[in-house]
Amino acid sequence: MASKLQKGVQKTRVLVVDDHPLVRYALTQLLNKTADLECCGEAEGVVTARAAVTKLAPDFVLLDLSLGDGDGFELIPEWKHAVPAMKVVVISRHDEAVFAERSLRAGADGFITKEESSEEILRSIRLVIGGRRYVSDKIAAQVMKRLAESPTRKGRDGIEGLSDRELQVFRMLGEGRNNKEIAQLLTLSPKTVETYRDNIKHKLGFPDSVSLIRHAAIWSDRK
Amino acid sequence: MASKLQKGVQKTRVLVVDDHPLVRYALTQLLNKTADLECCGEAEGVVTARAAVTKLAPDFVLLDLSLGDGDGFELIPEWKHAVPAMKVVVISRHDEAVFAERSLRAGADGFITKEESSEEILRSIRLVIGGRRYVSDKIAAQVMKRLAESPTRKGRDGIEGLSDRELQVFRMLGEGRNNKEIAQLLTLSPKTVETYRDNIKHKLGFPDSVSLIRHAAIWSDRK
DNA sequence: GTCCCGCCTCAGGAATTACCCTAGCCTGTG
DNA sequence: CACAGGCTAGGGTAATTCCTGAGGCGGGAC
Repeated sequence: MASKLQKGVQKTRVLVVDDHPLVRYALTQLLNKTADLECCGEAEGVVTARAAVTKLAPDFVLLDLSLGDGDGFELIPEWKHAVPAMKVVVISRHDEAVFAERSLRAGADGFITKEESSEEILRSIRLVIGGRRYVSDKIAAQVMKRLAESPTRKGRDGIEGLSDRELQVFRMLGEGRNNKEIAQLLTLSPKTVETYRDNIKHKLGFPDSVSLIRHAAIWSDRK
Repeated sequence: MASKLQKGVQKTRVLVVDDHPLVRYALTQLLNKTADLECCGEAEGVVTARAAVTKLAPDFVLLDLSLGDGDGFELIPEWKHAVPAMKVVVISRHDEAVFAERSLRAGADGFITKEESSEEILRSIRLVIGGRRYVSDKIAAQVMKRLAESPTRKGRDGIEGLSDRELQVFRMLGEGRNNKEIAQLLTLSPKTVETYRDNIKHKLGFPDSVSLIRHAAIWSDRK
């Protein structure tokens, strides 16, 4: 099956990081069907992803944000510092501009949602390999709209007013984790997590933690 | 490549229903790689799924619960009534026993989460084709735990197993009301509402009230 | 440089709630 | 009638929430 062309061409080696086996399978299949890309490894969590990058030294990482043992966000700055040549594209379940903004600010080279078609996903990868940044039209429109609406204030009200840490806690709350669990996962004192909850509640205007949990759940549950 | 065996064997025709293109892609690939299964069509929502079943008459449906234009739950009784021979396995993003119980009670032949491996997904499909029911070990353990904790209760599990008052409280919790509010609205003591919350928690198998609130919220958000 | 502000991190203590157990009353049912 | 199950509620302890404060740190403002 091997042709001379394929022999000569160096494929871009892509690491797939996602906590869903099914999604990893899909992405791996997708990549290995192309002539210019190949999946060089998979990881399902923060720890394994970190190890895989140092061991495999991929050219490219497809990174999901919601990982079982932590948050994909934290990996981006690490990698951008340690291996700046490696491209990182975030592939998220959420079509929220907030995630895109944060990902790009953290140093990601692209942001795409799982709602996009396979072709669009491949297109985004190739764009980024070519040195450009990728953000899907839908997300870009949302970002633009928000910027147009609040040109002066950076944070404003809403989810985007939360700090990085606060957003992290907010998401974990939405996933059903309690203070103690979150504290363990983030290696923090439960008291600190409590403070974040308070901050979030006040920033988002929730009267009590019931409605905080409720909104966090709904927010994290929708796609 | 075609062998005599493959020629003679009728593949099981599977309809894939999921709102994520990537997941549909993965499942389709997975199915079409096997010798005994094939994907005969895809649907991304309730309306298209309904149409696909009548048009394609599949032997089998892989059904996601969270669809863009509605709730996968509603499709199961419809199909079980109209085409009882067709097998339905729910493939859910949630690893919660509640969803499994609801699905099975609605008539599904199996329940599996997207966290499971591809092999396990195929195994579940084949088990169901063979006439058995499938529930992943993790979910089964949760269900068993609940049954062990309350062995006296009769067969009605899940949300349907709640009494009227309990369901009322459950819904109000999902609407973001706290104990005090609910007590006032129902003209009850907050202590009574607390009792209902405990009952609901135990009946549905939630470990703490955070996850109770969370599920109530997601539930009411779906409706 | 210095000041200020927001973020990250934690603690103490009072108030509140969760959690578990018990229990009376009512209703339908075998 | 006895019994199961639902409706109602209280008591007591453990846990969590809520409020206040506070130190260190980094980035703009002046």
